[in-house]
Amino acid sequence: MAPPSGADPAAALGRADPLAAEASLAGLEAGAPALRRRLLRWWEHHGRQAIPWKLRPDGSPPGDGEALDPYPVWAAEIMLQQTQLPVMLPYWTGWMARFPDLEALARADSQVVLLQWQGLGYYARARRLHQGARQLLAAGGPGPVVWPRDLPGWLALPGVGRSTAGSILSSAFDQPYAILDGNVKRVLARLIASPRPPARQLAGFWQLSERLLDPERPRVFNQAVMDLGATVCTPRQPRCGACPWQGDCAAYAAGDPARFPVKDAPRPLPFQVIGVGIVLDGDGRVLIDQRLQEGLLGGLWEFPGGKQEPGEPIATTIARELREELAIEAAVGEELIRLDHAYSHKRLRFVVHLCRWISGEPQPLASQQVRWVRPEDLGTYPFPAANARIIAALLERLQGPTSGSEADAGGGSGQPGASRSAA
DNA sequence: AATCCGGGGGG
DNA sequence: CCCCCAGGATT
Repeated sequence: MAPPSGADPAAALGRADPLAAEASLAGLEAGAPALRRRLLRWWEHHGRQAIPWKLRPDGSPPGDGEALDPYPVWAAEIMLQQTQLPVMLPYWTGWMARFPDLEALARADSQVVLLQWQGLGYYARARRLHQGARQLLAAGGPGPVVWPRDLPGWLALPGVGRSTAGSILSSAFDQPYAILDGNVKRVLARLIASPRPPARQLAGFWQLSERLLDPERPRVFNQAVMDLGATVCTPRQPRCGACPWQGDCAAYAAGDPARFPVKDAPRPLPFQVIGVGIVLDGDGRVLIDQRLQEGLLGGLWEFPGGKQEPGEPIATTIARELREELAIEAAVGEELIRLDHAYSHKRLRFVVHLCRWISGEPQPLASQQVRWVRPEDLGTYPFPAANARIIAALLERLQGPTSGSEADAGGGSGQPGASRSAA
């Protein structure tokens, strides 16, 4: 169908040819062995510092083929899903301190697990890791845990897909399994100047990653490709002058490597205003609710609220949501704080008002449970990141009102100072 | 194949 | 302000 493009590897992967990856690799000026040699030589000098879960307990690097403890690797790889290493590293450290081994994680309470994950996002990862730990322990019976050593064994665990399984198997056991994360997709897409988004050519990209993998040193090779993608073949301004594959790269030859990987046109993000009520009772306790287990921010706690209807005053929104979701009546008072928050698929503006409880025993009509808590105890509940800023503003308001602004109590709700307190 | 699921870093 | 990310599960 396509016109014969000879040795153009981009055209090769562009076709729906099952051997597209082979053709692409063959089309490269160098074969896989030469590419591996160049990459590993580069990595010897420019690879990133070794990371803790890829070292022996004494901190020295493992030899080729040497096995490592899979538990720290597993936890790290789950945290690394859609999350960059510098971001997750402190979470991993805290995680290992709190749950040092599989048994500790398996017997931990799910709220404690979520609390440890708080702020990292994609909270289903924490729930699945926790569930997987219990699954592994239950399957093993008495005696030490038997860790999976093949792809199906790891894929059987919740939250572990092909790329994560390959990363664990190569990292922990130095077994020859390929990976296909964002770094590898970008490096490969440029290497062959793929004309289509990687998501539309996943099979071809997997084949290419497998063909390229060094079967002799899979652990080092996978790490090297990721380091290349993270430090040289970066999304915006790739440093092609420092790349060991510059002479092999079709995107570089084409003159505009940053154009790859090609992506689909993004859709506009919806914008919503969320009215949030900080409901206080006569004893100074505040009302929170725990979100449903599934869906957005599942299992986390929050302050009650909901979407503002078109044309609806925000105070009406908050009173209505409190009535609909908690079956209570409350007087909506002054604004505490407002903050914008961007998720990957929508933008939200939280407008938070202090409220005074009037009547009605709170009911969990749209949540798992509701609870009156003392403000100083809010830190013991896992909240989404946006709510953590609300808590900070609330505590500041309750504790430190003596900053010479007595007049504020009268209702200076329009003051920008209130919203600045979050920044 | 398309959609959902957080949050932070960086140009 | 926009894009990107060490992806997986669900539909």
